[in-house]
Amino acid sequence: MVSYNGTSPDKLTFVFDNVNGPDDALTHYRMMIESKPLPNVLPFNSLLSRLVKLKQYKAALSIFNDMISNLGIPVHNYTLNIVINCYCNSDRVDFGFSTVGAFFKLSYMPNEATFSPLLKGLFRENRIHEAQQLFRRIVREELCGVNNIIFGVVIDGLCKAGNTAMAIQLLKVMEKGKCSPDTHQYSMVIDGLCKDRLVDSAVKLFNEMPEKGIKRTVVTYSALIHGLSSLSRWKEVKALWKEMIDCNIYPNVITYNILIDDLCKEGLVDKADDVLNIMIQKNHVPNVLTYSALMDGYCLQGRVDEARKIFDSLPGKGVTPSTTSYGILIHGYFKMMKIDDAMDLFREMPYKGLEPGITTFNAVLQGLFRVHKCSAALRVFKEMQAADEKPNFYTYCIMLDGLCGNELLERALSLLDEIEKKGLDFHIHYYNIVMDGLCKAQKLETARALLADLPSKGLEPNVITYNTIINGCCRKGLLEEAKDILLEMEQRSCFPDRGYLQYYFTRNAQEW
DNA sequence: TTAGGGTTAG
Repeated sequence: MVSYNGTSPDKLTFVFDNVNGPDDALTHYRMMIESKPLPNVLPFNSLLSRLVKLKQYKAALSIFNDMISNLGIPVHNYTLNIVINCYCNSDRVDFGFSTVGAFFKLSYMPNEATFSPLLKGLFRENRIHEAQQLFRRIVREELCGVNNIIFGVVIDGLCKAGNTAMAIQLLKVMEKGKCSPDTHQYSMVIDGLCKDRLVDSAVKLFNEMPEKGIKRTVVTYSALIHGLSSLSRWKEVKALWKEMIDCNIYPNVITYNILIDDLCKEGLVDKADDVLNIMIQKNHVPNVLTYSALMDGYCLQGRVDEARKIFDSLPGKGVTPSTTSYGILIHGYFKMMKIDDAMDLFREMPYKGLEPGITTFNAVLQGLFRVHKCSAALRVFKEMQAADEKPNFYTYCIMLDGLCGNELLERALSLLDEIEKKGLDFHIHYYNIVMDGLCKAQKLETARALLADLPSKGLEPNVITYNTIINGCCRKGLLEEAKDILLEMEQRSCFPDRGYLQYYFTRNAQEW
């Protein structure tokens, strides 16, 4: 069972490296609680830590619950920190916060290792404001020290939430204080800035690194290269690539994948293929992401047969196609109206142990509606829900658009009703799609009624809503009404919101 | 014995 690290059992330094899963852990736990005298807290903590390392948070929590229900089994502050970490990693931050109370009951004080998982968990659950508030409280009320790890968690969370400005401020706070930022934190912020398309600010920060004695690594370079190449700033990419190698920092598989992917997205798939060959010459092993990027590049060019060739060659290369590889090819086939090929692949996925995922379902639904196979699309929509795959914003847009575009307006209206009843993710754009469908079908009355109903649903018409109705009126020759709506729209100075722009961008990017 | 760490896909 438990192996001692060393020869002296009284040191009680247990090693659980051989524990490979929850069952193993439970066996060890049972033996520990049956042994007399009961071991001290260390092996219990080690066992729970091992489960955390294996990402078996549920198993760790169920052992912990057993520990507290059995009198005599020791629980210390380290144990509680492990438990909080488990909750936070299973999207149950609130249970994590409840556990903090146990510290005081047991006369312990929470420390940095208590608060950093809580902060990380709040960011993970997208509770950005609460995370920021907690961080401020930690600093102001000195709930614990603020070390490099806490700063790192907050900077990472802020960057991922798109608040790079505040992340940069924190870097500055760190520079003035005791714990200086390191290469990880700089790389996080550079990556965050690039993702926000603020590449010039990223370059500025990147240039500051050597002056401050902070090393750049392949990760720093990769993040910046991605930022530049996604904006087609190829000259700078080339210069940066050369500079990186001159500094004896060598691109890894991820760096090559980034370059290949961005070249493909630019339509330069043959150049991307050259990069693949260079990568292989340099003894880097391309992986499923490399090949998926290339497949996508070929599909974007309408060269779906070449994408298929790559897909078919994967097993021979020891690479297993992923859900995404399938999704790319399915989408490519639909785009070229090769419906049977697309559906064959879609049906093959479960046999390969792959679940389609929401994006693939969306591609299939979109493709089927496009070729007017509405009953097949409705069947897939049902299958999707049966597979417990929750429709997202795009799914509903595709469904509503597909139903309206195929003269199934009644069905679109009842789906709108269903979405509304679910109460989640309710968006003005769903109405815009249906109103557009109604206007095109000369059912202006029903469209007007939907428009009039919007305030009661807590929705505000946006510029698209107005444009749709104006178009509908013009189509019917009701120019005066169109003019009135235009005036109302101008008075309210409404603009497209971010959600719509995102949708619109995706729709056009996919040549919907 | 507890907390983190960064770069790639549809």
